Amino acid sequence: MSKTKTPQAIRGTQDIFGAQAEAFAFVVETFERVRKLYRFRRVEMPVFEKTEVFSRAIGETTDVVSKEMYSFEDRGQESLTLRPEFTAGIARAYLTNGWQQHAPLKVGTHGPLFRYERPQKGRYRQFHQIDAEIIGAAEPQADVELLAMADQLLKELGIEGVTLHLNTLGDGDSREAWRAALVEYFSAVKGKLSEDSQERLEKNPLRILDSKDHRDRKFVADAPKIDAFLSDEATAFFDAVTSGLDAAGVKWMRAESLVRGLDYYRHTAFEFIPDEGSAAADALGSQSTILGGGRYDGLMESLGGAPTPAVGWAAGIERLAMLVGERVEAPADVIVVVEDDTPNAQSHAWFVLSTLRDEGFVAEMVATGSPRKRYDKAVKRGAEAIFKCSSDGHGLSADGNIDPRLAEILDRLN
RNA sequence: GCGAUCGUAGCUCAGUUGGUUAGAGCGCCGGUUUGUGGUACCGGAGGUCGCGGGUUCAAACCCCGUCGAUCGCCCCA
Repeated sequence: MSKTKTPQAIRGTQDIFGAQAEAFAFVVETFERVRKLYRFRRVEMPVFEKTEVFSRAIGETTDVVSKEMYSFEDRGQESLTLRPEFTAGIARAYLTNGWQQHAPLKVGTHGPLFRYERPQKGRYRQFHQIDAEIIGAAEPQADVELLAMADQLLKELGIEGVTLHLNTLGDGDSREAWRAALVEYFSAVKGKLSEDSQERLEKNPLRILDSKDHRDRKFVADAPKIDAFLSDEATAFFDAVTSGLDAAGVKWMRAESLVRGLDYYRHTAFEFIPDEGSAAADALGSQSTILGGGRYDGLMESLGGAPTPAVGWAAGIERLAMLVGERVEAPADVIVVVEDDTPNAQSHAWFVLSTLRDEGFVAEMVATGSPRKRYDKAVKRGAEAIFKCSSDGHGLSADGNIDPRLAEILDRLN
């Protein structure tokens, strides 16, 4: 007999089961409920797109595009990519399907995303996000609506110790002026910065601001602030967002050094981050952002569309599930035990089961293994009631208070 | 891409300074006990000690490589 080797799962993928899978499902179900509460419409998106959808939308020089995409050529020699995020694909769909007619369009979706990264706590190569976008809305009210939804979602999930960190990157011009000032400021002290930040100075100077290296920290404190570069419009926009959040009862804090990694962000940028020392921070490790997003007014043009304002966010389902903790799988209402292997007992069990299930009760059968141990097996599964079937009859065994409607049905079957 | 730690039954782990047929608990399967019950006892299945090389008379244990996991950095959700 030749022994066949079992193939291993692909690095960074996970097989989620049991209590963890329940937590995952709870996150998705809660999102779906809240999505409808805010009247975001459901969209289903392809898992892969032409590579250019992402390279143009996200930016060639970003880490995501330059080294983290799962790209491949299909049989027609076309370069395709497994989606590393939702936003670019949704933007493409908005343009190619004429969804402009629905603007302002509120949509939500969830599913798997793929990024070739080194796996660690809260970070996987195939991971899952929930996502919400408002496309074709230039008003700050859209930002408020979107953030109120995110805030409510976290509350409904029962997640505590997480705060909305909010910043503005200003409009395109403000952002460029600020960026130039930062480059000038950090270039003057380049030699004293960390190696990483010296590199960031070339590629992504905004990122220096949230460097964890203490060598960078002391310079970050005195770095030029975005506020000094904001146009009047940009300032007014941000004020409208913050006062809207206050009115909606969404708690937030200003995070002047919060920036987003992807090129397309403008104006509002935000992340929900666990408070230091909280249980949530503990559970997440260093991958601490659970929900992040912002306004991406420039994105549609990069895909060849008309200028279209939009805001959105995405949240990692795995990370949310870690904060939700394990959720128990619901026990059965009734377990039907077949106490001997006679056709009589077996067929009565099927009758009882189908009756219960037709009535909407959760029911399961125990009919294998040693007959004498079947009852114990049923007891261990922790059902509300146990129903026994044997050749010499059948009967109910329940302790105390069971659902009256269930009791009535069981009585009838008894 | 860089660094650290780790990898023994389905699960959690033990395995003494390298020394004969690799162990426990839980779980699973079966039997006995009990007999209206999640008890106790007995037995069984299940491991080429992640994989591949090397050192040695001898390797789960030492060395190298590789794959994977975990935790950081980077990046991000």
